[in-house]
Amino acid sequence: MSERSKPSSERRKSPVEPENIQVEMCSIDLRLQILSQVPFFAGLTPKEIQDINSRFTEQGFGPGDTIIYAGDPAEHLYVVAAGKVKLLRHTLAGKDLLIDILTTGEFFGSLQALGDAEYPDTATAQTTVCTLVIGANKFRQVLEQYPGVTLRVLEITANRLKSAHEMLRQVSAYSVEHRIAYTLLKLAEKLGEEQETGLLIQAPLTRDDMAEMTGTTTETASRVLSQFQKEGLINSGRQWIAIADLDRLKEMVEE
Amino acid sequence: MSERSKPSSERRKSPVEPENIQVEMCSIDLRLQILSQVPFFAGLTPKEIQDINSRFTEQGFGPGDTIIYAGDPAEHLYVVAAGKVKLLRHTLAGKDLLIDILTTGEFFGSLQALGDAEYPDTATAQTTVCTLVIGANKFRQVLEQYPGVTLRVLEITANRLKSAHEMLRQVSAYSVEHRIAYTLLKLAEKLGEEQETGLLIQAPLTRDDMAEMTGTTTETASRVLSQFQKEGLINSGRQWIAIADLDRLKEMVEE
DNA sequence: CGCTGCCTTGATCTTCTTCAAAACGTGTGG
DNA sequence: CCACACGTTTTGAAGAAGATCAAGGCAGCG
Repeated sequence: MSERSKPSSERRKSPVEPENIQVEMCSIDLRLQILSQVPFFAGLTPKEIQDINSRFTEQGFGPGDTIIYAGDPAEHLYVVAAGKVKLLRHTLAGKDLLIDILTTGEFFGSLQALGDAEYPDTATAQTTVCTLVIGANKFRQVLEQYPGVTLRVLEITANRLKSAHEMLRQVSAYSVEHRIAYTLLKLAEKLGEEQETGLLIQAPLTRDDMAEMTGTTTETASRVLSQFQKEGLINSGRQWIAIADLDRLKEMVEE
Repeated sequence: MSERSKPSSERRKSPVEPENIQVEMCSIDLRLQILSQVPFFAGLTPKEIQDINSRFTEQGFGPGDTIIYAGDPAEHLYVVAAGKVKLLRHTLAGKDLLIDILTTGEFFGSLQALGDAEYPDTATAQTTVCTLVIGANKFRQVLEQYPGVTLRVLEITANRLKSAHEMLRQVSAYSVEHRIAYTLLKLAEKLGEEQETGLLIQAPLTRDDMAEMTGTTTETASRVLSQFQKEGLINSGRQWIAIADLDRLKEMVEE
C-alpha cells in the first residue's frame, strides 16, 4: 500500500525504517490521539479519554534500553505510543525467550502480574520508543471506573493467552522449519509492510531474535532462513526479513 | 494432612480416589456452595450468588466424554463443580498438547474466545464431572452487571497467561527431564494430596498425559519417569504418580 | 481367563545443538 | 573517504538429545 520511492538497487541495504522518533516526541496533542487508538480505550468519549490521559505520564527510551526488568516490583503499566518493544523472559541458561514484539497501542507491565507482585518479563526498547506510563493502582482505579475498559482488557488478555497456547503447540509438536515459517507469518501479519522486496517485517530483527522466538539456536535459525531464501520464500539481510512468497509460506504452515 | 486408612501393602494398587460423584449430583444446595467457592464469585453477597446461580444450568459428564470440541462455536462458559477436566489443543500430527487439568471452581469455554467465535481448545472429562453452564451472552451480562467479577476473571486470565509463558520457556529452553520435573511440581501443587506413598497427584494420569503436557513422546516420558522412580524421586504405577522427594525435585527444577 | 489398554525397554535414526571459524555489513574514527 | 573493528550472519563437522519403530510385559476388567 504505502509507496516508497527507493530505487531498490542490488545493494541489500536494510529497508527497515529507522523510526524517526525523538525521545521527547509524546506531545500532548499526540497523546490523546494515541490513547484513543489504544484498543482498550477505543469507544470512550473524548472527554473520558482526556480524563484517562491526565493520569498517564510519558517516558522515552532509546534502542537497547531496558524499560522494565523481570523480577522487579510490578508498579507500572506501559502503553507503547511509538516504536517497538521486545518482551522477553529469561532462562537460567541465558537462553532467553522472545515472547512478543509490541507496537503502537499495545501494553505491557503490571497487568500480566495483576495478582502478582513482580514483572514476569523483561521489556526492552527495540527502537526509539515513547511510552505512556501509569501506576498499577491508578490503572486499577481506571478499570473500576470504566468497566467497559476492563472487559476490553480481558478480551485482549484472553487473546494473548490463546496465542501463547498456540505458540506452545508449535514448539512442542512441530519442527524448527515449521515454527520459523509460522513465526514469520505472525510477524508479517502484525508488522508487515508492502515493499518492492516483499512483505517487509518493520522491525530490526536479528537471527538471534528469530531463534529466541522459536525456541532454537541462532545457528539453526540462520540455516533455516538461508534455506528459505534459497527457495525464494523470503528476502533478507542484516537485521531484516521480507516475505517474498506469502502463499507458499502459508502452505508450509497449514499442511 | 488427610489420613486415609489403607494398609499400603506392597501391591501397587492405584491410590487415586475414583471421585464418587453421580452425574446428577449438582444438587441445588451444592450449587450455591460451589459457586461461592469459585474464585471469581467469591466476595459476592449470598443474594448476588443466588442471582448468578439462577443463570447457570448444570450438566454432567462421564470419564472420557468430550465436553466441548475445539473449533465449535464458542457459545458456553463452563465451571467445574466437581471432577477433573482435561483441556487440550490438537495438532495436525495427532500429537495433542495437554494444556491444563482443571478442577473444582475453575472455568473453561467461551472465555478464552471472548473476541473469537470458536473454542480454541477441546475439553474432555477425565473423571466423572459435574459442570455449571452459562451462555456466552448471559455471562457477558453478568460481567457487565458485576464489574468486580470481571476484574477477578481478568486476574485469573492474566495468571493463566503467565503460566503459559512459563511453560513456553520450559519447552523451548530446558530438557525433557527438567520439564517433567517441573510439570510434576505444578501438578502436585494443584492436585497434590499427602499419602503414605508420597504427595499423590489426585487424578488419573497416564504416561501419555505427561508426554502431552511436556511436549514429548509417551516413550520418553516413560523412560524419564522410570528413571525418577529408580532415583527415589517418585512412586508411580498405572495411571498415578506420587512425589516421594519433593525437595530434591525442586532442586532439579531450580538449578 | 483372555482381552484391552497402559507401561516398559531396546535399537536405530533423525533432528537439532554445540563448537569452531570464517565472511560479511555497518558505522566509526582516523 | 578509506580502513578498521565490532556485531551479525553463514557454514562445516561432530556430538547429543530425543523421536521413532518394534516388541514384550503387566494390570485390571469383563
